Amino acid sequence: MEEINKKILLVEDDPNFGTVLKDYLTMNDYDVVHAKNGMEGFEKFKKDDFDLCILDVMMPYKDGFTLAKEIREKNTDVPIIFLTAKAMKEDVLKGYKVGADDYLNKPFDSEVLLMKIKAIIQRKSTDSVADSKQFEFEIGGFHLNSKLRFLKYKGGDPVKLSPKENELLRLLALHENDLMPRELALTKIWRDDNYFTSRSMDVYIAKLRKYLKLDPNVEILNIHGEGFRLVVNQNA
Amino acid sequence: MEEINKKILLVEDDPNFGTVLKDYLTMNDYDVVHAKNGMEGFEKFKKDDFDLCILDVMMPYKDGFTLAKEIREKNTDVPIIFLTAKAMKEDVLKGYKVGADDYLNKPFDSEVLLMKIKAIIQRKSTDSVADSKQFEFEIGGFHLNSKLRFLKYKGGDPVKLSPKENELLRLLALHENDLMPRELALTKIWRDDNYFTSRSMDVYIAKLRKYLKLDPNVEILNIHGEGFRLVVNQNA
DNA sequence: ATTTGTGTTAATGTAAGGTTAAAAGGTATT
DNA sequence: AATACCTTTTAACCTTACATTAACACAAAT
Repeated sequence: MEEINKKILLVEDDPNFGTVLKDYLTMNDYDVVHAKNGMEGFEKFKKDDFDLCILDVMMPYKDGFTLAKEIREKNTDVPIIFLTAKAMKEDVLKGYKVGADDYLNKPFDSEVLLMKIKAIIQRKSTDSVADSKQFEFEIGGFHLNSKLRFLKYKGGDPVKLSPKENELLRLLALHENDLMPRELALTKIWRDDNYFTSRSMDVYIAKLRKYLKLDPNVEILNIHGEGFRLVVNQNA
Repeated sequence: MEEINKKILLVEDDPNFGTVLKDYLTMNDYDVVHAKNGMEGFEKFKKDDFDLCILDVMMPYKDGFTLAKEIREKNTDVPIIFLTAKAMKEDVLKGYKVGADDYLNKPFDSEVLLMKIKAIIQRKSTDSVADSKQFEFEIGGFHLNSKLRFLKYKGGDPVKLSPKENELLRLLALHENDLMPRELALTKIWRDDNYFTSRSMDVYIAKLRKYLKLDPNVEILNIHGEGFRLVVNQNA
């Protein structure tokens, strides 16, 4: 089971320092996107969802505060940490006004930064994100709860699904009665497309078929060389 | 509509500094309770509900960290700010481990403190809306009082819960019938997520299961790699 | 007919979770 | 300061859950 790392946007113009910091954070299991200036930072921010932004204050063209304001317009919740060389009071105040979550003066201790990151992300993680993802499906007589990973047939006992079984069935359900290309599942679930992952997928198809046998109107068909089709027979 | 001021617990042993700070905060529309040492601080904390605690680290008899730990046992959510003269790295790290929300080195600028207070209180009031104040639960035939830390089954004798047992069961109850992610409990209750805290959590799950055995309709299920589910069987 | 793709079952290795006991830490009591 | 008590962590050991790989059979395509 793969864990999803927290995503950090790091905007820092000093290439040396930026790279070192990025590597350090990456080593500590964060997914870091590094932008070299404010402009680039905002572009990257719009393109992805981040759990935290770390902004250098002094940057050419667009300073950290301005960037923070733009970010705040798009998203009122992302935590923001400012990095700065000067410890000027006005700057600190300005930072908090923009909605900073923390403030660090360079040079700072990297372990301290790490603790702050942890503390801040932890604080935020309360909400547990009501993802707009689709987690529940009716498949013939079955009910699939993809969040809790179980499959229930009519009034029967729910069967637990393994992560891979669950993801695969979910993908099939999303394409109900339609083609679910092999390649889609391989890239989405296995994140790799080769002989072995492909064979592995076949094994999971077999497992799913076993579960779905309970309802004679539900079946997984193969389309040779293309993929699979989750078919639900509508009639009697 | 009358506005209610935010309540701050200030624990600071230096009488001059403490008084000045208290007055300054009061001028800025906070209700401040000033305790002169850790002992007194804890007493006052128990007697009231605070929106924020500001603790001096170096105090006779009971230092700020120790006090913070005690406060955390009673309440996992109150924001805590540490004040300290020394900027020693270990201290800062220790502070974050106890669940500090911020850290200020003396001498600090009072306006900066004010901004931090604002930022922190605002943060708290936005995220922990629903789950912060809920302390009593009906779980099948059980009644959990999370404030007084006991669990009662029907007419039986209440069982005392330890702080960790209590917090864990409360988290599960808040997510009744739904997934309570492992990670959530580890970061919220243990404030750390590693092999040992994870093992420790399993031990507590076992303890809770033992308590809950009294009601056959209540159980804690595991979702491999995801977390736990407190399930209450509704039917007969 | 031969290659390539699919179906299925079983074997293996690893990771996660369950259980219990002992150790460590802390508090209050004597 | 010695104790007894309670809570939490650490440790050891065991079981279960998963994913991959292997093996072999069969089907479809050319």
